[in-house]
Amino acid sequence: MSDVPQLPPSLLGITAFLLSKVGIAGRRRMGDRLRGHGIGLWDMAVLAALRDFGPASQRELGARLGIDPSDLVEVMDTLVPLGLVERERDPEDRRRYRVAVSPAGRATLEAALREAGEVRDDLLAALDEDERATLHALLRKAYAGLEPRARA
Amino acid sequence: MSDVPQLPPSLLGITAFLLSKVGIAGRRRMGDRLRGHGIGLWDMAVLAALRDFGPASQRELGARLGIDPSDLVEVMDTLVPLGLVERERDPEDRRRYRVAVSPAGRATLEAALREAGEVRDDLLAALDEDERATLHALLRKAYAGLEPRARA
DNA sequence: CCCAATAGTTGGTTCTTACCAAGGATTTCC
DNA sequence: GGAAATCCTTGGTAAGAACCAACTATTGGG
Repeated sequence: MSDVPQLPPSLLGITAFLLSKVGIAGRRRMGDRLRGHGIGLWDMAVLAALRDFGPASQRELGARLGIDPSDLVEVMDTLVPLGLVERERDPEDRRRYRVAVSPAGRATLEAALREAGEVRDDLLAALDEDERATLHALLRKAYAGLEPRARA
Repeated sequence: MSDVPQLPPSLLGITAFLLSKVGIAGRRRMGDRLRGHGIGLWDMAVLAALRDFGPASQRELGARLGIDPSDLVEVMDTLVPLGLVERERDPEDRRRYRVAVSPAGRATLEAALREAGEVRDDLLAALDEDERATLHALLRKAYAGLEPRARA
């Protein structure tokens, strides 16, 4: 029957354990869905950053999202050929690129955000609307308090 | 100043994103603390399973916790030399081991659970007692609804 | 003009997690 | 008693993320 894990109550009493478990499940599902759009999680993050904050250099993107500049290269190698971003040399400083979301990129981001909504509904199937909202608010609050020293 | 990431609002609106971020931070902190006790996350899980459910074979442990039997080997290679578990051949079936927590193992588990409490306090520093309890209850509910198909 | 700093790229390492295949020892089934 | 199954172990593989050093090109300061 149950080749489903029967986890020890001791562990289920640990908030960090539950957070990690549910978080990993969510991340995995999100990654699976984005794969259907030909992009990854980082690609989505970059599209979101460009839409929310406007065009930026790769350096700015990296600093903003906490990605190493060298790792951003492969993100661009995904987004540019797909036409999801437009990348051109900054005329004022030809060392940098000026990266901007394209209309296609916006559409893909919209689709990705819809996927995220479905992942949430799936992940939190056991919770009703109010509970989901409460959970989100609490996570947001906790994360906000965490961020300043997040990388310690 | 801020080399701290300034994340796009679009992403902060995604519950799965927050779950993943906070979950990873918690997992990382927990791992760091356990390292001080000479064990890892899986080792703690095994100690918890043995204490909560009693002695078991490695196969049972693996099925229970969702670890591949081959990966359990190195867990035992950690726990046995530290004297945290007692492992002896099952007299009734000498293929299997009979693994049990030792008194030292119980003590280490207690310490690990205390660390988990401190990690929670750290991770959820922005939340008050009630909010932490609510968050935990919601996560537990969500995870319970998730588990049946968790590995799909 | 030369030197230092910056933007991006290349190529590599390390770590973690999760698998899978095969083999030795032991038991169970027929 | 022999074949098949079970338990553990060994020794891989593969994917993912994070990180770092060194290189090219471009820019700006002195």
